[in-house]
Amino acid sequence: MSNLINISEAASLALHSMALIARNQPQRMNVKVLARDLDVSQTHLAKVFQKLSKNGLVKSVRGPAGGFELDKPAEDISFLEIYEIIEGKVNLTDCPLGKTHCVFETCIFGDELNRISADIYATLKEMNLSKF
Amino acid sequence: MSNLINISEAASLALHSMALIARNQPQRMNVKVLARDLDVSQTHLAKVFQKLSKNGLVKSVRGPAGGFELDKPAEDISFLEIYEIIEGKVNLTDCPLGKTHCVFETCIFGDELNRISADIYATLKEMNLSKF
DNA sequence: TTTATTTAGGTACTTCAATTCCTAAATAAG
DNA sequence: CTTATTTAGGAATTGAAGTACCTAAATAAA
Ligand code: FES
Ligand code: FES
Repeated sequence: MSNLINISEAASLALHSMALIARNQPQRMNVKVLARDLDVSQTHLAKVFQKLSKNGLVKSVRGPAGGFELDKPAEDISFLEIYEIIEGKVNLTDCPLGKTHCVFETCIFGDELNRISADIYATLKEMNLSKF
Repeated sequence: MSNLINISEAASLALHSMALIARNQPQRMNVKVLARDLDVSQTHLAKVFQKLSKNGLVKSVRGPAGGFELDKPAEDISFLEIYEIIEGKVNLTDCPLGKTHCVFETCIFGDELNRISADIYATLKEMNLSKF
Protein backbone atom coordinates (compact mmCIF):
# COMPACT_ATOMS: atom_id res chain seq x y z
CA MET A 1 0.00 0.00 0.00
CA SER A 2 1.57 3.27 -1.07
CA ASN A 3 0.69 6.94 -1.08
CA LEU A 4 1.04 9.13 -4.13
CA ILE A 5 2.00 12.27 -2.29
CA ASN A 6 5.34 12.22 -0.58
CA ILE A 7 4.93 13.11 3.08
CA SER A 8 7.19 11.27 5.50
CA GLU A 9 6.18 10.12 8.94
CA ALA A 10 8.32 12.87 10.45
CA ALA A 11 6.68 15.57 8.32
CA SER A 12 3.26 14.21 9.20
CA LEU A 13 4.16 14.39 12.88
CA ALA A 14 5.38 17.95 12.48
CA LEU A 15 2.17 19.04 10.76
CA HIS A 16 -0.11 17.30 13.24
CA SER A 17 1.84 18.62 16.23
CA MET A 18 1.84 22.16 14.95
CA ALA A 19 -1.88 21.95 14.35
CA LEU A 20 -2.40 20.71 17.90
CA ILE A 21 -0.30 23.51 19.33
CA ALA A 22 -2.14 26.06 17.23
CA ARG A 23 -5.46 24.72 18.47
CA ASN A 24 -4.29 24.79 22.07
CA GLN A 25 -3.10 28.39 21.99
CA PRO A 26 -2.23 30.38 23.98
CA GLN A 27 -1.20 27.51 26.27
CA ARG A 28 1.93 25.67 25.24
CA MET A 29 2.27 21.92 24.87
CA ASN A 30 5.14 19.58 25.63
CA VAL A 31 6.37 16.53 23.75
CA LYS A 32 5.05 14.19 26.40
CA VAL A 33 1.41 15.02 25.83
CA LEU A 34 1.89 15.56 22.10
CA ALA A 35 3.49 12.12 21.78
CA ARG A 36 0.61 10.61 23.71
CA ASP A 37 -1.98 12.40 21.58
CA LEU A 38 -0.29 11.36 18.36
CA ASP A 39 0.60 7.89 19.62
CA VAL A 40 4.30 8.01 18.75
CA SER A 41 7.51 7.78 20.73
CA GLN A 42 8.59 10.87 22.66
CA THR A 43 12.16 10.64 21.40
CA HIS A 44 11.14 10.63 17.79
CA LEU A 45 8.84 13.57 18.23
CA ALA A 46 11.51 15.40 20.24
CA LYS A 47 13.87 15.17 17.26
CA VAL A 48 11.24 16.66 15.00
CA PHE A 49 10.81 19.55 17.40
CA GLN A 50 14.53 20.23 17.51
CA LYS A 51 14.29 21.08 13.83
CA LEU A 52 11.10 23.10 14.20
CA SER A 53 12.66 24.99 17.09
CA LYS A 54 15.99 25.63 15.40
CA ASN A 55 14.14 26.99 12.39
CA GLY A 56 12.12 29.47 14.38
CA LEU A 57 8.69 27.95 13.98
CA VAL A 58 8.25 27.26 17.67
CA LYS A 59 9.67 28.76 20.81
CA SER A 60 10.87 26.25 23.40
CA VAL A 61 10.61 26.65 27.15
CA ARG A 62 12.49 24.18 29.35
CA GLY A 63 11.65 22.97 32.78
CA PRO A 64 8.38 22.19 34.54
CA ALA A 65 5.37 23.60 32.72
CA GLY A 66 7.69 24.06 29.76
CA GLY A 67 7.04 22.97 26.21
CA PHE A 68 6.57 24.56 22.82
CA GLU A 69 4.49 27.41 21.52
CA LEU A 70 4.14 29.04 18.13
CA ASP A 71 6.80 31.65 17.51
CA LYS A 72 4.67 33.67 15.10
CA PRO A 73 0.99 34.11 14.29
CA ALA A 74 -0.72 30.88 13.23
CA GLU A 75 -1.73 32.31 9.88
CA ASP A 76 1.90 33.07 9.11
CA ILE A 77 2.96 29.43 9.40
CA SER A 78 2.20 27.60 6.18
CA PHE A 79 2.13 23.84 5.74
CA LEU A 80 4.84 24.28 3.14
CA GLU A 81 7.18 25.91 5.65
CA ILE A 82 6.72 23.06 8.10
CA TYR A 83 7.06 20.50 5.33
CA GLU A 84 10.31 21.92 3.96
CA ILE A 85 11.95 22.17 7.37
CA ILE A 86 11.51 18.44 7.83
CA GLU A 87 11.82 17.10 4.28
CA GLY A 88 14.17 19.66 2.82
CA LYS A 89 13.46 22.23 0.15
CA VAL A 90 11.03 21.08 -2.49
CA ASN A 91 12.45 20.48 -5.91
CA LEU A 92 10.36 21.98 -8.70
CA THR A 93 12.15 21.38 -11.97
CA ASP A 94 11.30 19.99 -15.40
CA CYS A 95 11.06 16.48 -14.02
CA PRO A 96 8.77 15.46 -11.13
CA LEU A 97 11.59 13.20 -9.96
CA GLY A 98 14.13 15.98 -10.08
CA LYS A 99 16.19 13.94 -12.53
CA THR A 100 18.80 15.93 -14.37
CA HIS A 101 20.17 13.14 -16.56
CA CYS A 102 17.65 10.92 -18.31
CA VAL A 103 17.88 8.67 -21.38
CA PHE A 104 14.80 10.40 -22.71
CA GLU A 105 15.31 13.90 -23.95
CA THR A 106 11.82 14.87 -22.84
CA CYS A 107 10.61 13.65 -19.46
CA ILE A 108 8.58 10.44 -19.75
CA PHE A 109 5.85 12.03 -17.64
CA GLY A 110 5.37 14.87 -20.09
CA ASP A 111 4.44 17.86 -18.01
CA GLU A 112 1.35 16.35 -16.43
CA LEU A 113 3.02 15.44 -13.18
CA ASN A 114 4.93 18.69 -13.08
CA ARG A 115 1.67 20.55 -13.32
CA ILE A 116 0.44 18.49 -10.39
CA SER A 117 3.64 18.99 -8.38
CA ALA A 118 3.20 22.73 -8.77
CA ASP A 119 -0.40 22.28 -7.66
CA ILE A 120 0.64 20.47 -4.49
CA TYR A 121 3.26 23.12 -3.81
CA ALA A 122 0.76 25.95 -4.14
CA THR A 123 -1.73 24.10 -1.98
CA LEU A 124 0.77 23.51 0.82
CA LYS A 125 1.79 27.14 0.59
CA GLU A 126 -1.78 28.33 0.97
CA MET A 127 -2.65 26.11 3.88
CA ASN A 128 -1.66 27.45 7.30
CA LEU A 129 -2.34 26.95 10.98
CA SER A 130 -5.04 29.58 11.30
CA LYS A 131 -7.90 27.13 10.87
CA PHE A 132 -7.13 25.11 14.00
CA MET B 1 15.87 18.43 -1.63
CA SER B 2 12.63 16.50 -1.83
CA ASN B 3 10.02 15.60 -4.41
CA LEU B 4 6.32 16.06 -3.80
CA ILE B 5 5.22 13.03 -5.77
CA ASN B 6 6.15 9.67 -4.36
CA ILE B 7 8.00 7.60 -6.96
CA SER B 8 10.83 5.39 -5.70
CA GLU B 9 14.06 4.74 -7.55
CA ALA B 10 12.85 1.21 -8.35
CA ALA B 11 9.55 2.47 -9.78
CA SER B 12 11.40 5.05 -11.81
CA LEU B 13 13.63 2.32 -13.21
CA ALA B 14 10.61 0.19 -14.08
CA LEU B 15 8.91 3.06 -15.91
CA HIS B 16 12.02 4.10 -17.81
CA SER B 17 12.86 0.50 -18.76
CA MET B 18 9.37 -0.23 -19.97
CA ALA B 19 9.43 2.93 -22.05
CA LEU B 20 12.75 1.90 -23.58
CA ILE B 21 11.43 -1.56 -24.40
CA ALA B 22 8.27 -0.08 -25.91
CA ARG B 23 10.35 2.24 -28.05
CA ASN B 24 12.60 -0.59 -29.19
CA GLN B 25 9.76 -2.87 -30.28
CA PRO B 26 9.51 -5.38 -31.80
CA GLN B 27 13.07 -6.22 -30.77
CA ARG B 28 13.50 -7.23 -27.18
CA MET B 29 16.04 -5.82 -24.76
CA ASN B 30 18.07 -7.44 -22.00
CA VAL B 31 19.01 -6.12 -18.59
CA LYS B 32 22.62 -5.65 -19.62
CA VAL B 33 21.90 -2.96 -22.18
CA LEU B 34 19.01 -1.50 -20.18
CA ALA B 35 21.25 -1.14 -17.12
CA ARG B 36 23.88 0.55 -19.25
CA ASP B 37 21.33 2.90 -20.80
CA LEU B 38 19.86 3.81 -17.43
CA ASP B 39 23.21 3.86 -15.66
CA VAL B 40 22.27 1.54 -12.81
CA SER B 41 23.49 -1.83 -11.58
CA GLN B 42 22.38 -4.89 -13.55
CA THR B 43 21.46 -6.76 -10.40
CA HIS B 44 19.17 -4.05 -9.15
CA LEU B 45 17.42 -3.75 -12.48
CA ALA B 46 17.16 -7.54 -12.73
CA LYS B 47 15.23 -7.56 -9.44
CA VAL B 48 12.82 -5.00 -10.80
CA PHE B 49 12.24 -7.13 -13.87
CA GLN B 50 11.53 -10.22 -11.82
CA LYS B 51 8.50 -8.38 -10.49
CA LEU B 52 7.45 -7.04 -13.87
CA SER B 53 7.80 -10.51 -15.36
CA LYS B 54 5.95 -12.30 -12.59
CA ASN B 55 3.09 -9.85 -12.97
CA GLY B 56 2.70 -10.44 -16.68
CA LEU B 57 3.85 -7.07 -17.96
CA VAL B 58 6.83 -8.45 -19.84
CA LYS B 59 7.63 -11.83 -21.32
CA SER B 60 11.13 -13.09 -20.55
CA VAL B 61 13.26 -15.07 -22.95
CA ARG B 62 16.38 -16.72 -21.59
CA GLY B 63 19.58 -17.55 -23.37
CA PRO B 64 21.59 -15.77 -26.05
CA ALA B 65 19.61 -13.05 -27.81
CA GLY B 66 17.16 -13.33 -24.94
CA GLY B 67 15.75 -10.52 -22.86
CA PHE B 68 12.38 -8.94 -22.22
CA GLU B 69 9.55 -7.84 -24.46
CA LEU B 70 6.12 -6.41 -23.76
CA ASP B 71 3.57 -9.08 -23.04
CA LYS B 72 0.63 -7.01 -24.29
CA PRO B 73 0.09 -4.03 -26.58
CA ALA B 74 1.93 -0.91 -25.46
CA GLU B 75 -1.29 1.08 -25.15
CA ASP B 76 -2.64 -1.52 -22.72
CA ILE B 77 0.18 -0.97 -20.23
CA SER B 78 -0.51 2.05 -18.09
CA PHE B 79 2.01 3.86 -15.92
CA LEU B 80 -0.25 3.09 -13.00
CA GLU B 81 0.01 -0.64 -13.59
CA ILE B 82 3.80 -0.47 -13.64
CA TYR B 83 3.84 1.81 -10.62
CA GLU B 84 1.62 -0.41 -8.50
CA ILE B 85 3.57 -3.57 -9.27
CA ILE B 86 6.67 -1.98 -7.81
CA GLU B 87 5.29 0.26 -5.07
CA GLY B 88 2.25 -1.73 -4.11
CA LYS B 89 -1.39 -0.80 -4.58
CA VAL B 90 -2.14 2.87 -4.28
CA ASN B 91 -4.11 3.93 -1.27
CA LEU B 92 -6.94 6.33 -2.08
CA THR B 93 -8.87 7.02 1.08
CA ASP B 94 -10.11 10.06 2.97
CA CYS B 95 -6.58 10.97 3.99
CA PRO B 96 -3.72 11.52 1.55
CA LEU B 97 -1.48 9.75 4.05
CA GLY B 98 -3.79 6.79 4.32
CA LYS B 99 -4.13 7.42 8.05
CA THR B 100 -7.05 5.64 9.64
CA HIS B 101 -6.59 6.93 13.18
CA CYS B 102 -5.93 10.62 13.58
CA VAL B 103 -6.34 13.01 16.51
CA PHE B 104 -8.27 15.30 14.23
CA GLU B 105 -11.72 14.17 13.30
CA THR B 106 -11.41 15.77 9.88
CA CYS B 107 -8.13 15.36 7.99
CA ILE B 108 -5.81 18.32 8.53
CA PHE B 109 -5.34 18.58 4.77
CA GLY B 110 -9.04 19.07 4.18
CA ASP B 111 -9.77 17.42 0.87
CA GLU B 112 -7.33 19.48 -1.17
CA LEU B 113 -4.61 16.87 -1.21
CA ASN B 114 -7.09 14.08 -1.74
CA ARG B 115 -8.34 15.83 -4.82
CA ILE B 116 -4.76 16.01 -6.02
CA SER B 117 -4.02 12.38 -5.14
CA ALA B 118 -6.99 11.36 -7.24
CA ASP B 119 -5.64 13.59 -10.00
CA ILE B 120 -2.25 11.85 -9.93
CA TYR B 121 -3.95 8.48 -9.91
CA ALA B 122 -6.06 9.33 -12.93
CA THR B 123 -3.05 10.76 -14.74
CA LEU B 124 -0.94 7.66 -14.15
CA LYS B 125 -3.86 5.53 -15.29
CA GLU B 126 -4.21 7.47 -18.51
CA MET B 127 -0.54 7.47 -19.40
CA ASN B 128 0.63 4.35 -21.20
CA LEU B 129 3.50 3.06 -23.29
CA SER B 130 1.97 3.82 -26.68
CA LYS B 131 3.73 7.15 -27.05
CA PHE B 132 7.26 5.71 -27.07
C1' DT C 1 26.29 -32.17 -27.77
C1' DT C 2 28.78 -28.55 -25.91
C1' DT C 3 29.26 -23.85 -24.84
C1' DA C 4 28.02 -19.18 -24.11
C1' DT C 5 24.35 -16.18 -22.93
C1' DT C 6 20.65 -14.66 -20.30
C1' DT C 7 16.81 -14.77 -16.82
C1' DA C 8 15.31 -16.67 -11.90
C1' DG C 9 15.80 -16.29 -7.37
C1' DG C 10 17.83 -17.01 -2.82
C1' DT C 11 21.13 -14.99 0.39
C1' DA C 12 24.26 -11.70 2.04
C1' DC C 13 26.24 -7.20 2.22
C1' DT C 14 26.13 -2.04 2.14
C1' DT C 15 24.44 2.38 2.78
C1' DC C 16 21.58 5.82 4.37
C1' DA C 17 17.88 7.59 6.87
C1' DA C 18 14.78 6.76 10.68
C1' DT C 19 14.61 5.80 15.45
C1' DT C 20 16.19 5.17 20.07
C1' DC C 21 19.39 5.77 23.97
C1' DC C 22 21.74 8.47 27.08
C1' DT C 23 23.54 12.48 29.28
C1' DA C 24 23.68 17.53 29.70
C1' DA C 25 21.52 22.01 30.32
C1' DA C 26 17.76 24.96 31.61
C1' DT C 27 14.17 26.34 34.72
C1' DA C 28 10.02 26.29 37.52
C1' DA C 29 8.32 24.67 41.92
C1' DG C 30 8.89 23.40 46.64
C1' DC D 1 19.22 25.17 47.47
C1' DT D 2 17.36 21.04 45.94
C1' DT D 3 14.51 18.43 43.14
C1' DA D 4 11.56 17.34 39.41
C1' DT D 5 10.49 18.39 34.77
C1' DT D 6 11.45 19.36 30.21
C1' DT D 7 14.18 20.52 25.97
C1' DA D 8 19.02 19.86 23.46
C1' DG D 9 21.92 17.17 21.15
C1' DG D 10 25.52 13.67 20.39
C1' DA D 11 26.08 8.70 19.94
C1' DA D 12 24.35 4.21 19.04
C1' DT D 13 21.00 1.20 17.11
C1' DT D 14 17.61 -0.32 13.89
C1' DG D 15 15.42 -0.90 9.58
C1' DA D 16 14.56 -0.48 4.81
C1' DA D 17 16.12 0.09 0.25
C1' DG D 18 19.59 -0.71 -2.84
C1' DT D 19 23.36 -3.60 -4.37
C1' DA D 20 26.18 -7.57 -4.96
C1' DC D 21 27.10 -12.47 -5.10
C1' DC D 22 26.24 -16.98 -6.38
C1' DT D 23 24.04 -20.95 -8.40
C1' DA D 24 20.37 -22.96 -11.19
C1' DA D 25 17.54 -23.23 -15.32
C1' DA D 26 16.59 -22.22 -20.04
C1' DT D 27 17.95 -21.80 -24.74
C1' DA D 28 20.23 -20.26 -28.88
C1' DA D 29 24.39 -20.80 -31.46
C1' DA D 30 28.43 -23.27 -32.73
S1 FES E 1 13.35 12.89 -17.07
FE1 FES E 1 11.62 12.95 -15.88
S2 FES E 1 11.56 10.85 -15.68
FE2 FES E 1 13.22 10.77 -16.94
S1 FES F 1 -6.20 12.35 8.99
FE1 FES F 1 -5.30 12.98 7.20
S2 FES F 1 -3.64 13.78 8.18
FE2 FES F 1 -4.53 13.24 10.00
